[in-house]
Amino acid sequence: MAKTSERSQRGGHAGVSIEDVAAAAGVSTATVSRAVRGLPRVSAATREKILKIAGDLGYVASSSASGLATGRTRTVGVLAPYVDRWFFFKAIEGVDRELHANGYNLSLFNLGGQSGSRERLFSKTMVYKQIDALLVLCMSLTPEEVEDLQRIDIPLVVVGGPVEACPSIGINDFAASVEATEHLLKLGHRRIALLHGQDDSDLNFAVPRLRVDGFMKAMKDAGCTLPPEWDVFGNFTVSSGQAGFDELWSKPGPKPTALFCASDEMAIGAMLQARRRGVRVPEELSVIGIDNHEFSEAMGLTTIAQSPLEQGQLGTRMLLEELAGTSGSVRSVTAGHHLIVRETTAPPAADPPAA
Amino acid sequence: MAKTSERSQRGGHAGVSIEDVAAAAGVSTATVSRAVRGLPRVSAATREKILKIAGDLGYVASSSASGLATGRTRTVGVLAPYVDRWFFFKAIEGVDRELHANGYNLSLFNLGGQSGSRERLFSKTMVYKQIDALLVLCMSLTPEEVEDLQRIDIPLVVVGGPVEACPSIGINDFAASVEATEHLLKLGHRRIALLHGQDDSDLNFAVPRLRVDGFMKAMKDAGCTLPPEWDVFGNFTVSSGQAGFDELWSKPGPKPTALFCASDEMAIGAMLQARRRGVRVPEELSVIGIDNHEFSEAMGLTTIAQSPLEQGQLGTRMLLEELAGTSGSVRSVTAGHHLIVRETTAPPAADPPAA
DNA sequence: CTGAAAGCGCTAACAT
DNA sequence: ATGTTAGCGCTTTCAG
Repeated sequence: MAKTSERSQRGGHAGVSIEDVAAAAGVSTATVSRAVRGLPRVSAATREKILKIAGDLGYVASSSASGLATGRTRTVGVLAPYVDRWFFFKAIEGVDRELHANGYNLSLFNLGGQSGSRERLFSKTMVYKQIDALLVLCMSLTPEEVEDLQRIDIPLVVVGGPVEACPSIGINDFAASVEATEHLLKLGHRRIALLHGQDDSDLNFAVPRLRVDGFMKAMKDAGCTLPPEWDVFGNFTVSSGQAGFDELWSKPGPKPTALFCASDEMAIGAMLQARRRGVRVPEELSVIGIDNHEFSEAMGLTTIAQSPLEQGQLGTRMLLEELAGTSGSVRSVTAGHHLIVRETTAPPAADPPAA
Repeated sequence: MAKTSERSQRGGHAGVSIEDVAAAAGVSTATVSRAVRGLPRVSAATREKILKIAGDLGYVASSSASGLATGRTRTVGVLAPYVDRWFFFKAIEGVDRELHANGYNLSLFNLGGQSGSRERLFSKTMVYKQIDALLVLCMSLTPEEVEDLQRIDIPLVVVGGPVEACPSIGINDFAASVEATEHLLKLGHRRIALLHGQDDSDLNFAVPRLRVDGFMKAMKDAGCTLPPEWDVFGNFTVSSGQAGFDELWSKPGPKPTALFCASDEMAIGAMLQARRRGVRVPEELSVIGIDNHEFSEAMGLTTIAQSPLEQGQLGTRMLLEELAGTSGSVRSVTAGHHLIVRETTAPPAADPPAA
């Protein structure tokens, strides 16, 4: 008590504790605790008085103290391989929105595409005993990592693609690719090139593969084949899309009439480069992507839209429900996607040179 | 002790406390604490033994407990008005990198451009007693907010622009705009339009104004004037850049030969729309932006480059030094910027119609 | 409806 | 070099 008032005197209200409030209100700390947390068993009158005093004093409970007492930090971790890529920052926005709306904090762990940083997650201290739940953004987890996570035993969900043995939220990437490819096919294209997404980092993931599989499936069903020279690789970035286009056009032989890109960012890079090289889109080359990136509308890019923001929100909501006690809330769900036809796809030019 | 072993037995190693380690190693908790934190006054032998046992047991200190004991959370807050805009996610990446490299956590507070959310920051609980320092990303703070922050008395720095009474890091936006404008002027342009950045939200900030001021200054010094109809507004988004171009071109009267945009995102929108409307860039219209957004290189956009990532890193480093005890570490510093000439600026077409 | 008291797990003097 | 002993500020039975 002596100590308390001492501190109050010198420190201004920069450290008011529950005891200060209790003393000022002439009640016990237990009552203050109940009052400020809106728990029952406090008379309306006392609660009001306590709340007023707490407000005047600028009291805020110490998260460390209540965390220690309750065993919960009220923060959920978000593990992201990147933070500067569309899917990721959009998802983060969704997660943040849901979290803060519910009085939770968001602790961000960004791997920044660096292999080495990978260890950070499980380097004990980082994730363990610091968060109540973990949301993983579109990256693969090794079996050991999954096992570690399960041992830690906190709710976990991955957003953006499937991970073995983990509940996840994401679109059906295979179906999305099939639809995109079929759009091209229906337009009359037969000579379709593929700008393959492939992760350059160690954060490999199923999504790139699924997108390619869907493309292949649709092609096969339509009786089309993909010449090896029309199968180029990118790493989901704009510049890799540019490089992909150049690679395609620098090869001798006939050119495709359409290009399927495993992501909008690559599609944008490709069409920008096409434009620069004097290849007209869509007259000479139709281009389609997947994602509906922020810039896609402005670019007039035909694509398959998905909403990482909503996926992030949904994943967070499930985590929160689980934490609220509804076990079984976290489960895998398939998010929606839909084709948006814009200006970069059109029927192939009449009578293209034979393949 | 009875309790401890009970828990160890049933819970697996999902809750090993410092006592468990101490017991297993036959030392006191104080020694374990010193050992795991790498503090001196522990013999090499004991330290080694303790570390091994801690590792085997999967011990990780509870952040709440040590937070309570030390008064520090080892977490720094990042307040961002947006997370889905280039400057912001790049800066966040820089902050994250620096923070995690030093064993600190990053707590993200995103206002998501919503006015209402604004209250979140100072709604007590959120920021107070939860973080050791705060890094604000490019948004204004009201005098009351600044005052609140000072009362809380944690290191604070803003990245991305000046804020009254707060140390901040950012480029000299005025000078950057002058340089961009002078680039246009040197090319021979006299008829230059302005795509003004103006915040649509309540998160007003000095940056948009500084960029306009710089433009005006350079124009004035060159003896050029800006006809009111060539002064259009945008809100820093691509679509507002598109709208801005349309507004410019829909007005009767002569057209400008160049367009100064207060940000790359708007510049990109404008040039995309120009292309769509059949106005050739740079032949008929030179376009310049500011930022050097990720897409700018691919778009061939001439711009003034800056590095939010480095600014975020620097700001974080200062905060960390301050926390490490070097008071005075946090101070305002001007970050660098430089002109990058690409393909969207060229001399005006010969003999343009008189204004 | 309210209070007393026992921790939550760790750190930090202060001994030894 | 290591152990003892108080707390850090809050929550939570359990009494009253």
